[in-house]
Amino acid sequence: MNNRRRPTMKDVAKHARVSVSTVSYVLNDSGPVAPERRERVLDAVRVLEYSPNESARSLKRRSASAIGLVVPDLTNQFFALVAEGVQGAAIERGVLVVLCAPQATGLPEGLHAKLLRSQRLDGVIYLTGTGALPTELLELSRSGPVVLVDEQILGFDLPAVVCDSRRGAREVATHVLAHGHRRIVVIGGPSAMWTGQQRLAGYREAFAGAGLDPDSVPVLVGDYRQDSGCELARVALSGPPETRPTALVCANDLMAIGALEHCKAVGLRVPQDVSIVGFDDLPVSALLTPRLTTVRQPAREMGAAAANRLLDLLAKPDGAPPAGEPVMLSTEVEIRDSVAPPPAGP
Amino acid sequence: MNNRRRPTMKDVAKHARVSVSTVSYVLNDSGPVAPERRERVLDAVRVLEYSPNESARSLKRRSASAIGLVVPDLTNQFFALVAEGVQGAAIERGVLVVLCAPQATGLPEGLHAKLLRSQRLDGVIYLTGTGALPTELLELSRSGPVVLVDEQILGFDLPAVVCDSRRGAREVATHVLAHGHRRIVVIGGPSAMWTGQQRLAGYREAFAGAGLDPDSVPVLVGDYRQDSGCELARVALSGPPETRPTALVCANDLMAIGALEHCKAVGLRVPQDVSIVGFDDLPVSALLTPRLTTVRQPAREMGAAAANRLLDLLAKPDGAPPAGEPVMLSTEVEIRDSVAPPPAGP
DNA sequence: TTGTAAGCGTTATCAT
DNA sequence: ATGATAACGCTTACAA
Repeated sequence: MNNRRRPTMKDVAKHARVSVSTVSYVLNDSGPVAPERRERVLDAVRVLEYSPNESARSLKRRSASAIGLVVPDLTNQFFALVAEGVQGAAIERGVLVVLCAPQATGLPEGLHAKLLRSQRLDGVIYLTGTGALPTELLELSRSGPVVLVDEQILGFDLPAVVCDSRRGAREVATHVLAHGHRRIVVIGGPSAMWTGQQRLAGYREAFAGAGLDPDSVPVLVGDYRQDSGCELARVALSGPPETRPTALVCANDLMAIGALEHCKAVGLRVPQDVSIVGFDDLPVSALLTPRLTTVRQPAREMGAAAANRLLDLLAKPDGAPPAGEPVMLSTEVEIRDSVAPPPAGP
Repeated sequence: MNNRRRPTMKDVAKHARVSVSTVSYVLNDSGPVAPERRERVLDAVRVLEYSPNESARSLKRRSASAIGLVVPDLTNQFFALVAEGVQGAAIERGVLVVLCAPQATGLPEGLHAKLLRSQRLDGVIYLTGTGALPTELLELSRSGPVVLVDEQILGFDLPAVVCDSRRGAREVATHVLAHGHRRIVVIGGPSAMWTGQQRLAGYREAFAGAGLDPDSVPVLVGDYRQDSGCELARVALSGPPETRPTALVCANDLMAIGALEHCKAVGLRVPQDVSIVGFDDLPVSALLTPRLTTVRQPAREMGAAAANRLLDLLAKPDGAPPAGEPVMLSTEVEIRDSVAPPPAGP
């Protein structure tokens, strides 16, 4: 481990027998430099293993070249994939991604806003997950650019990257209906969340399209977590077999997994006794027994899109950045084994 | 969105009618300040929503207050948990965590070393995952402090946080033996990796303890990925039922999941026909059918310990930082449903 | 084409 | 107890 001071531009300049500005010119090619001296500089850089002090650069340019990524729970593979997408797109543009997992690690409230104001972060990508706090979000966006992923705040048009949840929801519900199910219960997401609303809307479109009165199909509101899926499945399936729903339409995979768990616990076979579908297509969903039919969201792509959206915003002349239309990516139904025709009637 | 310049210390000083040094004194309490003037400063800070420019601070103190976290694959929940642990411990000490997912996002080679040298990062926490590159690691550690997680490089004593893989391996193998299994195949991890070696050593201890010749039990070497578990299970189970192994001991959960997948594909029941155990206790492992018996690693704690180790190193007077004994956390066998006595003989 | 010098926002030394 | 002022390492007019 070297305890000798890291070389500065001055050292490089001295070594190359030029001035510091010349060094700067070649490093950013921001000025004309004679080929021969440029070579000398490059050599010196190599020899000394020089690499510019980014704090000084940041100070000068007034930008940190770093963005924050706020995710509720990395253990959720959807978020993990988004994170990978963000990181990849950001590094491509020379920007670092700072990980913030507030709920998982109990971050001090308002920390992100502070990080923005202190210019440690140029902007933030925000995944709300299970609990959106519009107030904190708004406060955040007062301090700097924020891009939402898979969420939108009514009225305040923050830039966002979403996917076509409604269509995906409609299609997966249609798939269930096509198998002949009519006694269906929806285990929905939080109604305060955009995805919760969108997916529900999609399901209802499908029901209506199949000649069902959307209002006649019960909706149990969950919080997108596995436990709530388990609990709500219990509620939904508590009646006698004749009136019990034959299919559970869950607004995300985690809740579907919880529902699966409940079914296993009480000896209900999936899909023979009850069909279940989810939403997200987590990598684990293909590993379950039965493999879960669900809706694929392009998680990595959404992350990358969000990063690019944010970095574009930052690059802009920076008048009043209008949110603009949200970037919308498309979804796709993954048909697997957790749906079968309803059990034969009595 | 404000496009007005962010306030600097000078602004605060002016507003509070004191000098900048006074402001600095109160902000870091690094000097004596009359109570009344301190109040004025604090007020000004509040009013102007001032927060110090961290780039300038970093420049001055020669430290970025940020560390890098290199993980091969966030989608692997073990890494995700470690990441959460790192982030939590770091933020507790005011340090940011920069996410680097090289394989997932194709980072330029040697980037981390450069980030260290450019002082964007004060140190790095490195998870090797499936492929350790000692050369790159060594090069990295030349540029700055590195702490390894669940890995050690022979000969070069880099600081590390590990867990007692050998004991965990011994215990889970003992559990399998206790059910009466004698025809066992090990699906091991990469022999170049520390965990690969440790876990194998643990298994062999258990075999010897049960009166088996360790050299008589076949070891198939995998790469810790699901695919290799699947493929190696195919190899291991290809013989006739009489000679086929009755238990597969897998060096991690991912490979165990692959093995499970293979068994399902060829109609082998787990655990009735073949028992399987893993290592890691990924959150998904409890969701499988059957629930996987495995060894719990305290992933979050390991992350936190690594962060603290690194930050302690950074705080030190910084002579020649000796790696010291690796921090060692303990493991625990999670007994679940994937192990049963071997099928009755003919 | 090259060099000099003035900041960028903090911290810390040194007078006062 | 307080306030000038000189770094920190870099970029960028502006001069030469």
